[in-house]
Amino acid sequence: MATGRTHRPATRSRGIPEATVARLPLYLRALTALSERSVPTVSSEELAAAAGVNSAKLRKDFSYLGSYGTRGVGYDVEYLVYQISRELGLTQDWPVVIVGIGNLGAALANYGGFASRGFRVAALIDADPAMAGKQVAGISVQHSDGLEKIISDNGVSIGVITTPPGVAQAVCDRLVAAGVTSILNFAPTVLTVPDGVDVRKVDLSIELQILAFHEQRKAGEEAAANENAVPAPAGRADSTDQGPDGDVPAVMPA
Amino acid sequence: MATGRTHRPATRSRGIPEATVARLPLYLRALTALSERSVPTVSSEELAAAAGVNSAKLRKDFSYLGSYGTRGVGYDVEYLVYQISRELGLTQDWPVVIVGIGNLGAALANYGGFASRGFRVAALIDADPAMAGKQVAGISVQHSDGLEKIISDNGVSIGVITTPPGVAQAVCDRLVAAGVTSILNFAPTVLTVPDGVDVRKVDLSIELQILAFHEQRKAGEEAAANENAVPAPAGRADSTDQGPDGDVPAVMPA
DNA sequence: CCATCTTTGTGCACGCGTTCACAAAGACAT
DNA sequence: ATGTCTTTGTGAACGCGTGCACAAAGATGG
Repeated sequence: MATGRTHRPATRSRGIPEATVARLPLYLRALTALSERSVPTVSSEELAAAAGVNSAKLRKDFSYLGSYGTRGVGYDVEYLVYQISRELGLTQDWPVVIVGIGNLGAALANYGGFASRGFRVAALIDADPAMAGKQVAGISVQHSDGLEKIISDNGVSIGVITTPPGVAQAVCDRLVAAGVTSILNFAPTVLTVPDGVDVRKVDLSIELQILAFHEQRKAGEEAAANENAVPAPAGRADSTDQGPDGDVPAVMPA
Repeated sequence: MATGRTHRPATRSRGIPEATVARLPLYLRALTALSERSVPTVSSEELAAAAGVNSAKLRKDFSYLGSYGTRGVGYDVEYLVYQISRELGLTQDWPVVIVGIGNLGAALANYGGFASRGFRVAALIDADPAMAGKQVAGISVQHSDGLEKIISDNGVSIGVITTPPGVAQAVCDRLVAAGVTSILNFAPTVLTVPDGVDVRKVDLSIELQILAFHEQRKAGEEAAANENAVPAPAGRADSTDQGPDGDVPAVMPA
């Protein structure tokens, strides 16, 4: 998973646990695949396997939405697709703006998964005047001067930030001031927002670092079988030999 | 946050809770910024604010690593940077391969956050013969025929998958067979891997769907103040009016 | 109509993660 | 040396999420 958890204090939104909400898109994807293969019904066991979760967990998750299954049979695929879509708010159209059209911004603009799921890229915005007018994913990039107008004209409530970290907070502030209340942040920065605004964070390098931790542990276990030496790192390395380099959060593509 | 949690059964790896491991990169980033500003020490309160977490949580997290603070003073920034880096395994160099050089793959290849944190892009791999030899982020793209040799020659243990979902599992299988034991998956697919292999998943569209859920709830609360009608959706919509379209998991950029 | 079989929906217990609140530890001044 | 003040490190309580295991519900067949 990515990372963000700059989220509401785990307030159980309308009775549906946050953990369940996070899994609904997973179920929806699996159900959609079944729907295309014209499978009429599916048991919790089968669907759980397809979504990569435990069947008991899946049933409990669905129980928060209501009693949509039939005992002895399973769940009606089409019906469940509709119910989950409705619950997630995907039956309506969500206009989205992407701010910062670098490599990552362009990748997102081209990402088919958005358009097909109720999200519509309303505008691509970049601060570089040279980018203005350029076509990306069939959409003309607009200069950030017009950000506020774009937001209000299109009724945008969801913004995606793919700018360098240095300007992310400033962009965020402008988005929020213009009326955006949900932000998906790809910049490696902690965003501060007023109450009522949701921020989710996707941090590419954090994911790798977590993998590295486990990878190191795997390697360490084999080595640990040999030596039985001091597990404690000994007092204060006073190191001048830390990481490879100074290592700024690193400028993002855009 | 992103999504993946296809993870070990919450086994507490060497005493450090999984939740803590996931926050260490956050602390590391904040500490690195302080280090650059030559700040010598920092209190748990200050650092917690910079990382966007609770100070009690931060102290407890650090307590799993050892007693690295000084009461009445705080934490030595440089020392803590070193300790966390070491704990995460970032003091060594991790060669990484990226498979699937589309928009997203290219974005990742260009992403500075990798190289600066102990990760080195050892190779870019794509199945399209037309891509072979092309330069992306200063690295020559190689054809996927040579995948196994590239992995073993470079001692790669971490692989990043940015392919279309249809081939993700096949790529994953080849990576694992070649010796990769950690995978970061951007393809919207559930990957099946043998024991001992870690998979983390970043799903861009899932993050947006979660935001949409909360966005809808916010909008719904205002509306709910007015009407007091049936909250239940009434029996079985039998809808032919589900989502915008058939909606496959959507082919990824690459 | 009854018996059997399948699969859901959920009560319950357990464990992880978070937060509070405070004692212990050290810095610093006198 | 002693006292005060700051900040860490952690014991304990609480709440959320997970998984087990089973009763209830419905399908299906005789």
